[in-house]
Amino acid sequence: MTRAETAATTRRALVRAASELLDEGGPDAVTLRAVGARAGVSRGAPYGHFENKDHLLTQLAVDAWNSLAEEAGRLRAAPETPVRARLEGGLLALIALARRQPHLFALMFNTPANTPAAAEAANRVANQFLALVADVVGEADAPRYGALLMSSAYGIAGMELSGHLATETWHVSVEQLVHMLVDPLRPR
Amino acid sequence: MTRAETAATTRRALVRAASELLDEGGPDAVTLRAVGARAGVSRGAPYGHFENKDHLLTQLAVDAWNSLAEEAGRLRAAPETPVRARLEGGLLALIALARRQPHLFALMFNTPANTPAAAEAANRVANQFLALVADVVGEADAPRYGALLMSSAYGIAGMELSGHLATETWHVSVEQLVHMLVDPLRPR
DNA sequence: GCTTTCATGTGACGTTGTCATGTGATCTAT
DNA sequence: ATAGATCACATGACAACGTCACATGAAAGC
Repeated sequence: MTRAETAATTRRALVRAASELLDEGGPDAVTLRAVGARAGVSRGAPYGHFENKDHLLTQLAVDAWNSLAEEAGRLRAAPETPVRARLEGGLLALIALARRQPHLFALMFNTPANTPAAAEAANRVANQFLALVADVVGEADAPRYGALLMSSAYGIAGMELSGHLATETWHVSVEQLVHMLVDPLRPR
Repeated sequence: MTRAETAATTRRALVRAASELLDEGGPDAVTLRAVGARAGVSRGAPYGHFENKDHLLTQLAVDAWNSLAEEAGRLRAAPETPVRARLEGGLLALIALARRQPHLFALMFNTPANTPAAAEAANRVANQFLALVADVVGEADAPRYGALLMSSAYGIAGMELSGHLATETWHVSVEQLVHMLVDPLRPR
């Protein structure tokens, strides 16, 4: 392997190790020493690839934003599905991500995008959702409703993750809540 | 001062110090050493009053939940205000809290209620919101709409805090989003 | 007045992120 | 091809952190 190849390989191994540790044990489990060990390098190796620990975590968020944008794009290119169902599918994809990788989800949403690449990746998702919404309510109202729907879906997912939806006060399913958001939407 | 009095005083000082440090410098600034120093005691003193650092932070969340519940209760007891405006005021109170004390807000919502007292305090808020919503849509639909509204308001606040609402994709104000949530509600 | 209790202070330990420095392999230029 | 530069990585060190065991001194109870 050439020098650039080995470097790229280690970098990928570091990101993968950090992602696995985050999923398995939450943020506290992602120590640079553990990441290095799982990636087969030492504890100081990440500093050759990332400015610091935060930037390594940011890379996880960037990757997640990008695959979420891809997923939303696939949904939009499903012409046989009604527009409202496609939009609902996009919101449910967000919630599925929160359930599958809760710590990664928190990293994406509860943290400011502290890097240009992160902001760009998050924007890609926003634009895909904007397009999904525009297919339902039209271009003019899409920004307002898009912001409302994405914020609400994020809020529903977050409330479920933190357990605040599971109290006796509200006995509703997350799917029901998402449906309540999308159902009343009509082109005007 | 009797022994119980001094103990209660230091406990209050610890909570106050932790709250101030959280507001001023975020979670990283809340170290037990800094809390102790600001409260006028040593770094080990908190362990006489709280099991853990986490339990000290939980106390901050409990207090915040309780004052939020009080605020919502005051809103509900304002008979001259229309029901929908009262509900909107409740949601805006949540958002105002997020703007005033963002780190405390994150502590309340992005963390599971890891103590019975915390769960109870959060439930008090939920029930107050439930009542505000019931005054608008009726008792039958209140749980569904209450869960939706509180999740959405939390989501809007969180998206604003993390900067994800300030992109070029959606140019909307938070107040506009809250209004879009409350405006279409009607008793059925 | 003597003993118990208890809030608090202090020393210590393991862990963490981070940096300075060392090292050995790869690249480049003659 | 070989000598020097470059670069990925390892290692030692340091300050800060949460946490606990233990010391201490004052209030409580008899």
